[in-house]
Amino acid sequence: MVTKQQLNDLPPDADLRRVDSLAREIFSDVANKWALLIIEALGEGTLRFSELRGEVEGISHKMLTQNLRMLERNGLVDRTVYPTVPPRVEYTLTEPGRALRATVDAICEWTQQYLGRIEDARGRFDG
Amino acid sequence: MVTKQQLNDLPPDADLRRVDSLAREIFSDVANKWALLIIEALGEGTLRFSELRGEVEGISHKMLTQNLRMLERNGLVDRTVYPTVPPRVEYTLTEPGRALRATVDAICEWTQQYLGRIEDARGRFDG
DNA sequence: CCGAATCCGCACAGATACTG
DNA sequence: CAGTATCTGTGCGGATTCGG
Repeated sequence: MVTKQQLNDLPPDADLRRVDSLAREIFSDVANKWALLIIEALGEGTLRFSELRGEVEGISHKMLTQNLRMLERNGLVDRTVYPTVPPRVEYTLTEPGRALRATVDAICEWTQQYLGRIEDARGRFDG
Repeated sequence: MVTKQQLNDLPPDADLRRVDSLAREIFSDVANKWALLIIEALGEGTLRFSELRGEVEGISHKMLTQNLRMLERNGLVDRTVYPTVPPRVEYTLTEPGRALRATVDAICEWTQQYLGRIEDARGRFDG
């Protein structure tokens, strides 16, 4: 998780721990169901809050706003407000966000690919 | 989450919904912090329960067993018990598990790559 | 339409103790 | 050492309300 270059740049102990704990924090933010589903839903496009709510099946108003704030804070989504009435807010992935989306895609493909095997494994385990 | 090819293979309505809900279920199982960290920790090797607990920083006894059961149920980890005394239990990734690990690796690399930009974004957002 | 704030139940997660 | 069980509290997550 740490490159040689960084090892040269950093006074070893304290800062290395800082980087790792920051990485863990980001990982914890990102490795949760709703965040990943939102990122997947945004895809290449731009969606309004209400559209997003329709795309991410089962998400509540609150969870959507919370996760959108979190993603915005980490610079994974851009939030643009059109000060019309009624207001209009659009969300779109930033470049870091799109990069992460590629990995989410991989997880989705993995799910599809192993769907059958997993179902079988469950059957064996449960029975 | 469903490819065009699969759309051709499947009788349309009911079964498609079944597949999707199953996929969502699997996604929810897998897209959580502890599960992904356990998979990452197992890597290519074989670890005992206690070793695993040391590797996955901050996980509790209970969360580790719960997630291991879940991963075993889905066929992502193999669990082998050596009936010695004291007992010895070893965990290792199955092929589906290793395939998933590749995507977890991708997330970790993503984290490292964008660490700085994310930290900056946070600074801007918070300040 | 979007989002902040509040209330509240329930499930998750930690701590502890006990069995094989 | 590994796993289960029970208890407890905290915090997640849903429903609702109000404000911009």
